[in-house]
Amino acid sequence: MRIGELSRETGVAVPTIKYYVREKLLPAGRLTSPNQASYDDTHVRRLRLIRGLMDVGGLSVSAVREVLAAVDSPGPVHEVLGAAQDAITPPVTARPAGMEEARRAVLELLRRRGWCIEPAHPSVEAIAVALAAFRGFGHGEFEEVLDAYAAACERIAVADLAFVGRHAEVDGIVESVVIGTVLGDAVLTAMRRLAHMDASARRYGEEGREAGEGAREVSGGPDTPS
Amino acid sequence: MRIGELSRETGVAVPTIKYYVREKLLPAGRLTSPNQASYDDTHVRRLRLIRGLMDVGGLSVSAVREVLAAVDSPGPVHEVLGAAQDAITPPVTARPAGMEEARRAVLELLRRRGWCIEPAHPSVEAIAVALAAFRGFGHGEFEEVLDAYAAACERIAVADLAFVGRHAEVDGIVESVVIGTVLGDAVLTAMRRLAHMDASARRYGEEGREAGEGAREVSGGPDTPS
DNA sequence: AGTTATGGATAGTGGCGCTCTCTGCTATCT
DNA sequence: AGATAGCAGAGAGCGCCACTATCCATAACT
Repeated sequence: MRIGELSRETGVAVPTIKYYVREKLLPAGRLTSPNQASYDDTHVRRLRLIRGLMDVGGLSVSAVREVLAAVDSPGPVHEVLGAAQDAITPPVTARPAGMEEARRAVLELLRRRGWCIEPAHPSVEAIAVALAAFRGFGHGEFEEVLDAYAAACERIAVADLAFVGRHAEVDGIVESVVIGTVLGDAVLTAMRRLAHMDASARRYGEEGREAGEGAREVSGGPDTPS
Repeated sequence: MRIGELSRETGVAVPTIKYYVREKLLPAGRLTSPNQASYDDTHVRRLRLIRGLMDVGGLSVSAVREVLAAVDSPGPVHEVLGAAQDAITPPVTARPAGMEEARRAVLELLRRRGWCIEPAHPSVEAIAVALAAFRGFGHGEFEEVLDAYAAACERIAVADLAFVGRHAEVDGIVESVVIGTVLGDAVLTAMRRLAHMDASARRYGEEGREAGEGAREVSGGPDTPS
């Protein structure tokens, strides 16, 4: 297919496709003549992946470039995944006070839960930054809920891994995990919002009506564990 | 205190503070003379909140402005929280195919779990967009893990609510929830990364070393039938 | 007295994600 | 054969954003 068709197929404007090719997000088409190139469905897939990462995951062009480089690189699956995650995760810029203590709390959590993580992992730092920032508000210690978050993440990770194991062909595993990570982030944060709204509606939304039924259904609700 | 001290206290450059005042993120100091103003710890708090939202939460200046407007506005707690969440949540731009079906799946999930959410909530749309985008990759249906995510979010919401209930004074509830939402997002996504890395290390990381203790604690090794 | 800090304002910076334009060509329709 | 449309490649430009730099007159400290 030619570039116009690729554009129609994916909803991405032609100049934008050219831009992505220039920026090394998308491989160039196969030249059939000095000014004709043909594209196939690998380009369609790649383009959809790019737009998914950018639009849903909010990644920048350069972050997408890194992710794709990791996806395409050969190597041990575990290391490729690590590289992809590093590319997905935006670098931490904030430098709040009290980082050492926060970092210690995170490492302690990892030890407590038996997670096998290298201590210098960027996400460890990210959590520590958030913890340290939180402390600057005097709204209590976030550490109190860390275990709940960790337990939730364990269940999520199990579901994610089972899902990937169910569906990914071997050569598509990394791409599958990347998509799942980025889109899963979006789903997870949005769903947390909904859970908050539901809880808030039950807790604070009764100001006109009587506070009654359902007010404590939250903690006992219809659990359907994986 | 004067602006220089405020700057030193918070680590925000003086011109940046002025910029925030111009942009209505921060109230101006109380003028003690035509070119002298004094700031107090409400400014320190507010400034830290701004930087937390921007640096850790990745919010834009205009989003922060909206959040702060919601935080400051009087009204029923539940509505204020809704406004704050709308401000926190970046608008969805992508328009993938298959939205109707995805939206139906989300609403079905809400019904199934008994969540009390208005169907037009932005986060519902956000989840639907992610679902629809996911389908464009042929990596299986994300709906399979939605329930696991929802169950995890219920637990998280319970922990969050309990935390807020434990610590927030009445007039600071909204601020507390906003901080918890934004920083909690950061913590949650980072922790999900760690859980993934842990699971991936157990599942794929044994390629050079012998598969030893812990290697089959996650899902039982390379079976995972489709 | 002199250095430094301040409020207020305007203009400028660098990065980002496109988008537009241009040139020279080719493919296809009539 | 001529007209029309599309394409490749490359560069310039645009609009937004979060700051940042500079300027000025005044006030504060030492």
